[in-house]
Amino acid sequence: MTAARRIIEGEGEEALTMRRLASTLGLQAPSLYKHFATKRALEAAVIDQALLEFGSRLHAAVAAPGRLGAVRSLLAAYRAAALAHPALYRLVTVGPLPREDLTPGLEDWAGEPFFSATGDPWLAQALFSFAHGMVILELDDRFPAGSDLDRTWKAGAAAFSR
Amino acid sequence: MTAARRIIEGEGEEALTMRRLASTLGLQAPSLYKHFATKRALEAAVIDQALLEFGSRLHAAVAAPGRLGAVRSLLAAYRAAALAHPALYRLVTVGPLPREDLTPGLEDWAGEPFFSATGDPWLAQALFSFAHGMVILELDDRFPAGSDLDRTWKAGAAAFSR
DNA sequence: TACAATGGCTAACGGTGTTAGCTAGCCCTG
DNA sequence: CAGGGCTAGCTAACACCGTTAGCCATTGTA
Repeated sequence: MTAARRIIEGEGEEALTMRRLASTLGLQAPSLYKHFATKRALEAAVIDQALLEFGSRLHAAVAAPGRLGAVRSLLAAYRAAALAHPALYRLVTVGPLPREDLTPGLEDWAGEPFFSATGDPWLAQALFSFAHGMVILELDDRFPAGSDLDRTWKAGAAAFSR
Repeated sequence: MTAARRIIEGEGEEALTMRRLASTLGLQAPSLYKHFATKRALEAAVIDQALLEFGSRLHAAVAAPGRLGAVRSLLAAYRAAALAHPALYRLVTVGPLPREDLTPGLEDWAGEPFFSATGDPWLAQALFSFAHGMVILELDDRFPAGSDLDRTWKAGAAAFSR
């Protein structure tokens, strides 16, 4: 639901409330249950769409890596996409995935670029962990004040590039 | 508060409820507010203690790295500590830190082992991001079923040890 | 024209963190 | 020893949360 997404992106994940969403749609909260069995299912619809969009950007980054190399291009795209939609990124990546409500195969497809960039399944997962760790720690303000995160990304990219 | 910690470790973070905690202590929920200004402050007390314990294990790992080298020893200790107390690890590391309710300097101290192990502030942050990413993604069951995470950890360690 | 499905509604339930206001007991002081 | 304040408990209540039950108007179809 596009209205749900707008609330999440504009005011954060916890601002999405059945009553809040209903009121922006001009109805009452229980009416939403005629369209989604549960709040989690509603979120799953948003996650599904976001996963497609994030995945597209990653695929594009490894398909046309430019002079940076696939790993650096992928990391740059990953960071940019996440920081452009922080609340959406959190919704998609933190906590358990509602897999039964998602398009089959979409999750794997979105992760493929890490395999393409590294050519090795274990290195791919390690690289993904690094990227997610960097993003989520930045979004949660866990790095010391004044950290040079550009340089930290570079250090990580260098470690994974050889 | 040790009772709060026991609830979190035993039944997960969301099981910690003011009423639930109060009832295990034989009181009513509002009485808890005579001791903690808010639920977040209560959690901060648990986080403070957990940060001390997790930090101790990391310091020990880099102080006596054995034949593995500091980076591998640190990563092994990090993963073991987190998986031994998953709910506590989540409480400490996901979402914003209630810094004003924490022992000053404790957060920095707990992160020091990453600097000791790498000798470089940017590589230290990158290594921390990798470790946290690995742990939180494993706890949230985000890796494909049947992943060989031992091997993924090794791949990451190799990238950062060079 | 009758019927069933769709999609809205109100009322309500049990849960959450939190506040207000009261009170019983304790300690310190006059 | 009397009195006053502080501590730490209590009950009642508030606003909010996801969710369910049950009702009803509209719509599309047989």
